[in-house]
Amino acid sequence: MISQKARYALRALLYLTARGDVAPVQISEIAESEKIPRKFLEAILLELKKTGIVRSHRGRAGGYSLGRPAKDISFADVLRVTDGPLALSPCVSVMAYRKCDDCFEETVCAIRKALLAARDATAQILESRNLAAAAQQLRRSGAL
Amino acid sequence: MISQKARYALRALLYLTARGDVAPVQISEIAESEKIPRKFLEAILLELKKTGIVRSHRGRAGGYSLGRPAKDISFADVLRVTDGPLALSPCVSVMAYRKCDDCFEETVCAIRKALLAARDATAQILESRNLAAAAQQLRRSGAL
DNA sequence: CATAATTCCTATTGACTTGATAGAGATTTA
DNA sequence: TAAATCTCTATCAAGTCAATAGGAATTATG
Repeated sequence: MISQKARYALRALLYLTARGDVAPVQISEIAESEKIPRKFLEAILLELKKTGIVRSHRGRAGGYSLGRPAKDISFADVLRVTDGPLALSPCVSVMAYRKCDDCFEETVCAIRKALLAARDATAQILESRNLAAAAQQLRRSGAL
Repeated sequence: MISQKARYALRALLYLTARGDVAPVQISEIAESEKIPRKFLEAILLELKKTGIVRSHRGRAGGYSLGRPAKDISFADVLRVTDGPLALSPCVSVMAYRKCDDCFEETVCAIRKALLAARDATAQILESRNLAAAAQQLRRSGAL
């Protein structure tokens, strides 16, 4: 399951995407519109900023905007920031590989083989879904 | 990421599969062979039993055996017991559906659409991998 | 029938994670 | 200079995870 943080992050980013790229949007606006606890959202956006997914402008009339075109921000990108690797095991993570603590021989591990296939399938989907496409969908459904 | 519990469960089940179906195998034997904390394994096997994945025989010369043919026990079956639903969100879980707490309209939710596709991809893989095939792989690699 | 070997059950523990909040600091614009 | 905003660090309660403990119930066997 994805975390609450991930949900908030995705909703906030979809909000930014829908708003378009005119001017930075303030945390409070996003928080109120999307019903996200303000201080929590603050922390989330800060993390997203560190990885370049959003950009910030400080001071009066400051706020957040997307760090790159919405079509270049995938669901995988976001989930990796909020929830860590997509993989079901460190030993099959592409972005954050690590040997399993008690693994005797990785190349033969039958569990690993299954988890690797699962990771590839999930990554393939989540990397292909981006904010632009998601916002487009919403627009078509009349939800925006 | 899957839990340690899931790893132990899969390893224990693979051990049972490899041992064949001659007689019930005792917890202590599995624990020692697979280096799994005994008491923890006890609890895990008990859970697996409740769902029929393993069967137990109590008393002297008791122990555990697979609850059905190894080819009919998928990785998905096991992970659902130890780690809960495969889905990344309750609203896309097939085995344990539940509405998201703050969901306004499920049919339009862009997040849901992506998570649903991800679930289907993962489930397709994990339901297709079973203990018999995994044990077979190990045998071919000379690990058994 | 008594005993030893085993699974079954409930409770507890410490470490860590999650979701959320508080408050002061730094920066920018008007 | 003041107001509005992001930035940072610290803290908290509740929950989850991994592991352990101890005894109750069950069964094969001498």
